[in-house]
Amino acid sequence: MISEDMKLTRRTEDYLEAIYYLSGRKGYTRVKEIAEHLGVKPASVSEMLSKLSDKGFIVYEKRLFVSLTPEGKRIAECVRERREILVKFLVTLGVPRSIAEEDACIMEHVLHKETVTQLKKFVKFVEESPADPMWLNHFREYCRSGVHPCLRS
Amino acid sequence: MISEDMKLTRRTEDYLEAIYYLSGRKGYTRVKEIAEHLGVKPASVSEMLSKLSDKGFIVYEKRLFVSLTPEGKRIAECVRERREILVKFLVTLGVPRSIAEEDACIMEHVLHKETVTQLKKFVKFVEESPADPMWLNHFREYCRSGVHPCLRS
DNA sequence: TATATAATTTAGGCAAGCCTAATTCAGTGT
DNA sequence: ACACTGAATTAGGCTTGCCTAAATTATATA
Repeated sequence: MISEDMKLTRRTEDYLEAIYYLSGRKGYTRVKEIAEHLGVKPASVSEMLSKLSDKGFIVYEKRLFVSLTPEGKRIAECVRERREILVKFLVTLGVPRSIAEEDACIMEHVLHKETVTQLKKFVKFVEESPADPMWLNHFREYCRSGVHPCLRS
Repeated sequence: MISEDMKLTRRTEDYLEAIYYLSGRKGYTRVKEIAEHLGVKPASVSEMLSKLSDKGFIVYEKRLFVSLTPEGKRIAECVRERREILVKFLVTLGVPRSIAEEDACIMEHVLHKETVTQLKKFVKFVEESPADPMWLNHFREYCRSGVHPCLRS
């Protein structure tokens, strides 16, 4: 069933993820919420929803509610997983959480699978390391002092 | 002299960087080269060059050559520096060079200063570390075997 | 010098996404 | 039942960037 031109635009992914996020346990969301979440006008959301519906990513009952189809949900989950990896990663490297979240949101759409895979490995590596690995402490110290601890006199 | 609406689009930065890269020691470049470098048609380049010229980023002698103004060069260098950091960073984490270059090119435009700063610190940290730091070897080993060396029996 | 070729530019279009203004409709309260 | 209100949709436009086809010009070659 997967048609040939399955290259989603960045914006399409944004919308799907927003719908996923906003649906929560209710299982659906509304135009206004999406508009606020993405910082656009409701009119723009309406338009996009028609397209997403045509493509089979959402169930769109005009004027009533919006929810994801299984396919839409699958995509939203992928996008979101990628983002979470990136957030963790950036936070590990000392990027403030709020900025990390924004940048992850940007990165998630555009990086190659290989890159994300690698970052994911790195995150797991850090998570599986013995508590507070030395090098990470060294790195933090380096960020603070500007000097690599191994080179201090 | 810096006007108020100085938010360059991503594409604008791409073009400036391409011109910078292609100018090399010649000091100028041509429409065809830019088109090939960016994977677009010459007609599209012409158009964009007119805009870049209006904004004062390039010296554009129609039908003859293109070069950067000091302002254009300044911007191109910033963009390029950001990208180089990112490439190094991704390569350090084991992303294949060619992919790292593409992704860096994508990331360079969109991430916050804080994030890039932090990645930059990380790259410098690695560079300034004693040769082949342990953790990096461990990480590579982990990528290969899927097991954290510190946890092996 | 005249001409052929290759590079450029122009003109006219298209798609994605966003906006404002005007309209339509669902749901609430009387 | 009915009117009100706020949410949603439609219509009409804009910008960015890209494309093709057609017209132009610079340059290399005869």
